[in-house]
Amino acid sequence: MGILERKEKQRDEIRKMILEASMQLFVKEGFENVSIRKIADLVEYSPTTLYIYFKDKNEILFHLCEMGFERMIASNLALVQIENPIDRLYLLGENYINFGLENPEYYDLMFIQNAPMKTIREQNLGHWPNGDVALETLKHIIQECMDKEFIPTGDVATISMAVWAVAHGLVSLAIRQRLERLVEPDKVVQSMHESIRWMINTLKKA
Amino acid sequence: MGILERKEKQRDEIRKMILEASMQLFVKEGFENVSIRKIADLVEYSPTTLYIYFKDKNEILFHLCEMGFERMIASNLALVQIENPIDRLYLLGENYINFGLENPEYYDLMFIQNAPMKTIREQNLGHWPNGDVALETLKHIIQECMDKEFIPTGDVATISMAVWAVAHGLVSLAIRQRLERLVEPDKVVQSMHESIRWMINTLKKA
DNA sequence: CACAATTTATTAACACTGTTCATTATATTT
DNA sequence: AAATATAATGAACAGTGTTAATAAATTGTG
Repeated sequence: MGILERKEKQRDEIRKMILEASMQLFVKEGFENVSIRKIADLVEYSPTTLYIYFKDKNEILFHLCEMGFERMIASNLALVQIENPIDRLYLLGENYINFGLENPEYYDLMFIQNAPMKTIREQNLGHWPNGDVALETLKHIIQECMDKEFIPTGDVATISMAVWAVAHGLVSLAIRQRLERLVEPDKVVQSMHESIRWMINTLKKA
Repeated sequence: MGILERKEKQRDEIRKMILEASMQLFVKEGFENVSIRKIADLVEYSPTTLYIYFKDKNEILFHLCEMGFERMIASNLALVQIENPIDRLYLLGENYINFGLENPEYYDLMFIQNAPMKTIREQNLGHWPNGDVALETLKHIIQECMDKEFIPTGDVATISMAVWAVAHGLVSLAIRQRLERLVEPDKVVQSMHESIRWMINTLKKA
């Protein structure tokens, strides 16, 4: 079946080409300005051709979302070198905030938009490939903190949820220009980092 | 100037009519399905006529957003009867989560969408009428908690930010179907309430 | 009252959007 | 070489926000 294999490979390469064009548009013109027609222009295909390679726009956005998670996971590579799980948690928080502020378009897709979740449900993948990996990282660190008795024992998922909520709350309010209503614009980033540190600090003491 | 006054009143009534039709569509068909043409159909005007009463769609959404805040503020009326500011903070948190889960469309507009903020900037109102009121409520409670030494003294804005971040993080992740990835779907709401209570608890002890 | 000026409302159109269907071109298999 | 899949496309549908030009209604003035 050498031919079928080659065809499959070709198909994947075109899919990749489409996704890379989408990403290019996406980071340059922003999420809202990515349209099927613009992507098609860039890859020099007809708009309808894209529907041969992807079910709909949501599926394209879903893959962009996954690419965002790859970036985020890559930004956390340094974590493994940190022995102390509390220190690892601090860095994870810092990284999360920095990633969100530096890649607002990706962040939007990963944690705010509905589109990617729609694809997960419609194609009932059952899981969220890279998203679940990222969450696993958080849960693992929290678990280790408990095991080593650096934080009080409790339900890992619930504590992870609280920590994630603070980080996501800060980033999503920031990139939607809501935090400026509470803190002077030039102090927002600093306050965000203070908040997440404070959160982990109190978790440690509790 | 009796006539000008009456004209102004008439104008306001039509504006109100348009907004009420928008709200009707909005709560029934959801935020994404509100279009200028559908609103126009409902109020039996031509789509272009709406542009005489509002600058653009963002301005209409901005007013819907303000109406959302009115609902939220109304849901917090019971707060004034609570003496203890910590208990008031608990209830504020509960109410916030309940409001978000029960009015996801409004919540979206109030804290997630860009549109309303665009109007605030473009017409440089300088402030966020009802939004600022809601934030003031939170800051006031935090301040009172500090004054009565129920929580450690610190920058009111920063602490308020952290508390808001947890609440918003939970609600926004929930209505975007992200929390189900961490906690079993039927336990999500319960976990959210636990998280916010835990947050205020640790704030109290800290 | 009649005429001009202003406000209000509408029609038509522009430039987009995602998506589907019927048709054509290309490549593969018999 | 003919038949059959696969890939690609043009045209079209049904919608979006918004603007310019035009018509209708209302108000102000001689």
